[in-house]
Amino acid sequence: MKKEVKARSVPFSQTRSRHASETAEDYVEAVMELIEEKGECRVLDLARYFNVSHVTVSRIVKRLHDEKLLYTSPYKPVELTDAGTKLAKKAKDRHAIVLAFLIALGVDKKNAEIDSEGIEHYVSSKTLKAMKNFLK
Amino acid sequence: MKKEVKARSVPFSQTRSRHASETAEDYVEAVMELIEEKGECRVLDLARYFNVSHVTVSRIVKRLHDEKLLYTSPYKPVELTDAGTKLAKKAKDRHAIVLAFLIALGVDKKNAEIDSEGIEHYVSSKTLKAMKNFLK
DNA sequence: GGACAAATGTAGCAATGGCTACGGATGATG
DNA sequence: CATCATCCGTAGCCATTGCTACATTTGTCC
Repeated sequence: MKKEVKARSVPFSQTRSRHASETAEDYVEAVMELIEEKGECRVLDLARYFNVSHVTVSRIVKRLHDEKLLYTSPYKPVELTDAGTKLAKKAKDRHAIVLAFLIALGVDKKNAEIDSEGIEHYVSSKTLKAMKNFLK
Repeated sequence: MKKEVKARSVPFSQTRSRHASETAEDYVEAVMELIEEKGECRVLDLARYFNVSHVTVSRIVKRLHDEKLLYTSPYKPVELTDAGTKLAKKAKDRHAIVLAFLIALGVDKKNAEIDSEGIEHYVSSKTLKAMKNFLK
């Protein structure tokens, strides 16, 4: 008698595509932050921000351009499309909530910052709501 | 006057290696679960569990074998090494705590299960401790 | 033992995200 | 306007995680 193998609870947890959207969120969020902080966002700014080479950045920027999340033309700063802005705002909000939540939970600021950057991508709207509730 | 670009708070957040250890943890955890549930763990069991092809599984199993996390020989079930068992236990514990925490926070079981599988990989020992504290 | 189904392995392709090395574009400065 | 540093693009490599298609092994059943 064979037991059935229960599938994992995450449906379609295709790691690759999941990671691709994580990257998209991280990048649009970073672009928004960098523009706020220094007026524009260059490829090298992103490279320094993420601690990767400019080559990696420019390939990802190209992909996100194809996905219509940002504007880019050769040797010009990167800007967000409307869709990119929308995604960035959503990601930033979620990030801020997760960070505030962890701090309220008693985690020190440094660890809260590190953990929130990973956790933010896996927080469903239900969990986000529960965190907001806790903060009140 | 140029502003400096502040690096992201996650140090050495090289996405690739981070993802590789996530996979390792997910796999050893799944192997342990499957062995507990049905006595042995075959490649196809893992494929069904993660909703991927058996090819993907067997390649990853090979890598984890190289990393001495599990035993595998052709056409035989997969087993955990001591190191693999240790890692699996750690991952399972963390997973259970995150899941219980989310439920205690008021998240419904289904969403808590989904979210905990993503979140567990980004929870530092400090955050884990804060979650355990909350549960008490 | 032969035949067949199920499980596993192998070959080879694509997408993503790392890298170095090299060359062209831009902009500031003399 | 020439030079030079900085920025950015391209070529081409590797690893990881997906896949399909095909081959091989195993085990069961007649």
